[in-house]
Amino acid sequence: MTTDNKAFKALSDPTRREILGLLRHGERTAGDLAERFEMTKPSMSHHFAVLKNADLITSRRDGQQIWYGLNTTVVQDLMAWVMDLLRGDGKKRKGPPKED
Amino acid sequence: MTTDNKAFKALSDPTRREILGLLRHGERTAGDLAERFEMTKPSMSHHFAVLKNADLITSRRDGQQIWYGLNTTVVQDLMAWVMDLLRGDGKKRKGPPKED
DNA sequence: GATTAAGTTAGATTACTATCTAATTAGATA
DNA sequence: TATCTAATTAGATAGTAATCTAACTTAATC
Repeated sequence: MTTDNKAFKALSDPTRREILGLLRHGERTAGDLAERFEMTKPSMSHHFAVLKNADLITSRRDGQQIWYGLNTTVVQDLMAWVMDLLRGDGKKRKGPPKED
Repeated sequence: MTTDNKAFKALSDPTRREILGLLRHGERTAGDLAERFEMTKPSMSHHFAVLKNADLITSRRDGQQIWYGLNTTVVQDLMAWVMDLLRGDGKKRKGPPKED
């Protein structure tokens, strides 16, 4: 499984989840994102860095601005992990499984 | 959206994610789960409490033992959240959306 | 080339969290 | 009822993380 601990750590902060939500529809600049939160720019920059490090977002510089975008590949890995939880083995029971 | 911050916080710890993985196939007792990790029982008990508080697991007492199980309802909410990220609006573009 | 604008990096502070040992609760059993 | 087992609760400690201000970097513009 490619689903890394960093991704889950990154998702554990509500600000960062909100950032990802804003990136659903396409790229946005750091400044555009930052001004939507009641937080200093350095704090926002920190959150971008965490998301980037977890590979949840992409970034590219265009002149003075930096555009951030959603990395759907890693988000898909996350979804696979969650789906796996729900799949089970089709033999749910009360009581302990034989082995694991 | 019913997806609570507590659930994401709970998922941010690898031990807790592993616990959820062990519950995929059915209920297990606290002791059975605990002995699979190189960690003291109180530490494991703490993790159970966090998962319970996030509503990710159910629990019931049976004599001396406590059986824990996966709460698939909340896991489904999580999956909905992740899927929503991927859905976007079908109009991805380079550059800023009009508004949000 | 000095200044302004967009963003990040550095360093400090405060709050939270994972883990441990020791003590406690709850149930089963001799 | 004394004791053994399963599990949690209490309290302490050490590491991590979110946020701020101040300082720096990179690019555009006058």
